[in-house]
Amino acid sequence: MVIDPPDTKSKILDAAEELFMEHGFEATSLRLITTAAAVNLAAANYHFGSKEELFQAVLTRRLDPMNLDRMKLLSAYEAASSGRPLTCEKILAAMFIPALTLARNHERGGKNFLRLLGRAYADPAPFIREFLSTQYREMIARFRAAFSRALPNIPREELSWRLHFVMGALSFTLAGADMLK
Amino acid sequence: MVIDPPDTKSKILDAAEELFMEHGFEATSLRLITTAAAVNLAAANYHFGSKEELFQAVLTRRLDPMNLDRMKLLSAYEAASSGRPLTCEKILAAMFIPALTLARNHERGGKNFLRLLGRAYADPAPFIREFLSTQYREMIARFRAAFSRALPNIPREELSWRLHFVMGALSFTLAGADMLK
DNA sequence: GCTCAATTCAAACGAGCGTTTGAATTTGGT
DNA sequence: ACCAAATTCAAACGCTCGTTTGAATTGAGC
Repeated sequence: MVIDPPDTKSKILDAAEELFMEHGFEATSLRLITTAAAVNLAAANYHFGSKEELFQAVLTRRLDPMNLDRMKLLSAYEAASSGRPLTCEKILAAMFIPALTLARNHERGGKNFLRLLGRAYADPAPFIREFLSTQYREMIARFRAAFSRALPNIPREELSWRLHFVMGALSFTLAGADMLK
Repeated sequence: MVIDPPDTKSKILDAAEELFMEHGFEATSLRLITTAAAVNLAAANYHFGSKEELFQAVLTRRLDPMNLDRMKLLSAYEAASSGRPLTCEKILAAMFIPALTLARNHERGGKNFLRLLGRAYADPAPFIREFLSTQYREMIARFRAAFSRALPNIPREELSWRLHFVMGALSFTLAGADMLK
């Protein structure tokens, strides 16, 4: 069994994921990342273009598969429900299970990534919010529609507010509320 | 009726509150703050010592009265319950009402401050987390004890977890989940 | 073994940062 | 009106940042 050594690009992504998670986007310098990855400083800009694009690459690497799993799971539940609206539990399960699976599967720091994602939700940087917004648009639309079918009596606004609340709580929990200890 | 013009210290605090709220701690420079406040750059260090101390001053100005209100309200509820444990609703009310009162009372940007507070919860900067931790220690202890009396059957760990969850959701909601729009 | 593109590297650039300095200015007590 | 303390101010300091540059090195295809 041959293990080829990780290439520069992956080494940067791994180090960036850990450091962005620990210190946030602004407080993490490219010098810190490239030093931790044991690569040259310029390699970050060479492979990713800019610090912002590197951050997006870190998120995309794990977020794309997870959101795909969520939507596939939701589709599977809907296909198995023979036309009847899903229960809220099933919809929430389709949201949480892929996230928890990623958290458990820490063959390469999946848990750390979820903490990073939780922090990214709360980051004020405009480019992060725009990126997450477009990254999630399709998935959010799917789940909002599912909830709307499951709870036809709840007004749209109330539904949005509850969805905010759930995702906020999930996000904060994922980010690890060390503070309260 | 005489309105004395706001002094330098208050002008800095007001501008810092708004800008920290909008861009976060790291991304907000003292030059941005002092320019918005129309005061000299050095005034920030003269009056507050450092950028970190300025940030803490911004939080303390509103956080201290709010947490005092929370504890006084909890004491009032407990005094009125004639020795019986409070209901969860009453305890949660003692947590939320002072926060919502601050949000409504926007004689000077109370709403903005709560968004700032929500962001501070999620900020990775160690000095922020330590500051909030000590700032909240007494209040958290009081409320945890109240919950423990209200729900004696729930194990301590489970109780902590639920408290995390509630505060996380509140925090995220306060921070304004613009992203999902 | 040569070639040419891809990658790595050391070095530097310009800009913005928090903070300090020391002189000018304002303020309040006598 | 005077003096001393408090405050404001323009300027600079040292540092770190993200990014760029151009040469050195590597590696695959012919």
